[in-house]
Amino acid sequence: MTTKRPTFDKFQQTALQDPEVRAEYEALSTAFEMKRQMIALRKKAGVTQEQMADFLGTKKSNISRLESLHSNVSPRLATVEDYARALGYSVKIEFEPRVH
Amino acid sequence: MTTKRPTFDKFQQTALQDPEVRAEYEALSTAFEMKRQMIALRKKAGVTQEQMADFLGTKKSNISRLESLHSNVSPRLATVEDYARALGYSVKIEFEPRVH
DNA sequence: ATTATTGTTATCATATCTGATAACTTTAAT
DNA sequence: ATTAAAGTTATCAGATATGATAACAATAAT
Repeated sequence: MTTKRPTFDKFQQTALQDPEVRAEYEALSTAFEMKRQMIALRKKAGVTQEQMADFLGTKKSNISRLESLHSNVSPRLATVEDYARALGYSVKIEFEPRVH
Repeated sequence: MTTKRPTFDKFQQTALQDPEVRAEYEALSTAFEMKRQMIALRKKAGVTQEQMADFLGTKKSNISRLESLHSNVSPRLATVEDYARALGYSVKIEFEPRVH
């Protein structure tokens, strides 16, 4: 015990009781996770955003936006697929039961 | 052997040599598979397109379009997530190496 | 067979994504 | 410290998805 203020974990847990907050959180988390993977795959392949852009026929700024974790942009499925294919991957979408 | 014409499998295999055809095919197949799952989950839950639409604050025609296998519309990730959440699922996106 | 339910398709308006450009920041190399 | 390379952010135009409405088609219920 080092403080009487609520811990972040506690706060988070409480906030997640709110359905709206929770939905937002989940949506962000899947997008976050996806983007993390995308970035990881690109770096693993030793490819820069600009090389990626060239390959996909676009500009590096657009790749940056697509990968941006803070962006509120929800990309089209086709965009994610194009990105993945450029790196030699295909996309699989799975639906898993939510832990209410 | 019942025919001398190329079989569909053969034709398909040949056509898939073409990178453009292949890319299109793969994009369609992941979208197809995703939509198939979505429809299956909705029906499993005993929910109609109209009920789904009501829940998501939209119209049944839009749900039909979203589920349509023939549609060339590539939905936003957020749209798929909203749909999944309405049925109690979350979306997971995976990248798997392509068997070139 | 008729009717009600469910799903489909087309169209238009609106919302949002994507492409391009430019200026900027961060990081890496020398 | 300077420079180059890589990544970021803002903006605007163009492309595409989504919402709403209406008319229709297919299926299920009676």
